[in-house]
Amino acid sequence: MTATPFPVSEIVATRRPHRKDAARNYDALLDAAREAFAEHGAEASLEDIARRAGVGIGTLYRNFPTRRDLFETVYADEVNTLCRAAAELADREPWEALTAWLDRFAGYMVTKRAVREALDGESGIFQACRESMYAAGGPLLERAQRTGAARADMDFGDLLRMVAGITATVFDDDAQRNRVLAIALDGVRAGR
Amino acid sequence: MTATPFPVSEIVATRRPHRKDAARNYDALLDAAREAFAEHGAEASLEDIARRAGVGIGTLYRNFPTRRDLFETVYADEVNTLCRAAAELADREPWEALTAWLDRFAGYMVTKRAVREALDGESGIFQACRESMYAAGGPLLERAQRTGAARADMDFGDLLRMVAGITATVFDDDAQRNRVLAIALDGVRAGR
DNA sequence: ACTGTAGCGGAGGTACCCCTCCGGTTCAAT
DNA sequence: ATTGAACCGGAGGGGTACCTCCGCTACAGT
Repeated sequence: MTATPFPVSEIVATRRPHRKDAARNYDALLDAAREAFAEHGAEASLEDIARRAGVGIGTLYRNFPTRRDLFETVYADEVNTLCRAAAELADREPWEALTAWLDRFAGYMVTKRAVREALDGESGIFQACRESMYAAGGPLLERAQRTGAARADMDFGDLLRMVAGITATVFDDDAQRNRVLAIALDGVRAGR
Repeated sequence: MTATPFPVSEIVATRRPHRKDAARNYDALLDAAREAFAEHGAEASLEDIARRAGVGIGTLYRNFPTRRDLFETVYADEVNTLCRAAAELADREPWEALTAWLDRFAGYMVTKRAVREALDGESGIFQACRESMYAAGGPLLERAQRTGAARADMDFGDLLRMVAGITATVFDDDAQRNRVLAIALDGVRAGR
């Protein structure tokens, strides 16, 4: 009833350094990377990221030997947050819980599509994140389907792609994005 | 009843050269650019494009002094094709005509999002293309709305963004993409 | 306070890309 | 066939990004 109804695992055992200065640099790098990827997409300059973090390029490479390492860490971080959010929504109305979570999902994904794009399908961590996310959010859809609030002829993957695709698009303003999202979600209720 | 029910304008007076060899190079460059943009996104290497076209880099720059020139020409080309398609669908059933056109739209746009992205909002030609596209496709939606096949509380812009967003996403396979698109389109019928 | 070591920054080699410029080539009009 | 204008390719200068390497710094454990 209370607490977390389904397990929320931390996906990556992040290699955060022990020493104080090192840990500070590590965090600064992650923040800078998040920002840079959101702004410039998957091929943001690593040197620029180091610059933003106020850190030498060597430090970046020591913490994340590969561009992919950086991607994975940033991405896994986001997914962890999302999984926690799903747990907190478990006691709301089925349809409301689902849409509220999708809202969060959209918020995190708008700026993160670059990261997902770069990792899609080719990474072990990505696979783990995916499973984690499905485990966390999937029940929200199933519950809505059981109560008849959502059509039964679709799965959680369909839903996520739909929302991800729509939210990743450039709209005139947030009102239009929400309008379009609402229309598409009407399709999710419509089937039955 | 016959021919084109609404005007289909050629948007850019393309500066295709007169001389035979020059014209051949021009075409090769456009093809290579289309391909490269689809593959590598907006910042594909111009030198690579010239290489693909089997042409010196100088020739590329003579024909398209600016990366934007190349973008605009490629993009305008696509839009022209799409406008012609709309004209040809005018005598089908309203809903069927609309979805058939959106199908074409999706096909052209999946690989072209890079071009749209790079041009979005900042280009005069883009504005013209947009208008052309709306003039060509908009009536298909309005017709469907008049007959009650589509909900009235949305406009053509909403619909295009929705379809563009969904089709630009990576799916497991085409079946999933079509399934998700169908669900969203159910939302377009649902409102009323 | 001392000290060994984990961690730091950034110079610099390599690679690629952008774009200009010009000697040579090819077309088409006579 | 001739010829001059239009067009060609690619060398090369300038810039930026990637990534390695190493002399120096500052932390943490005693």
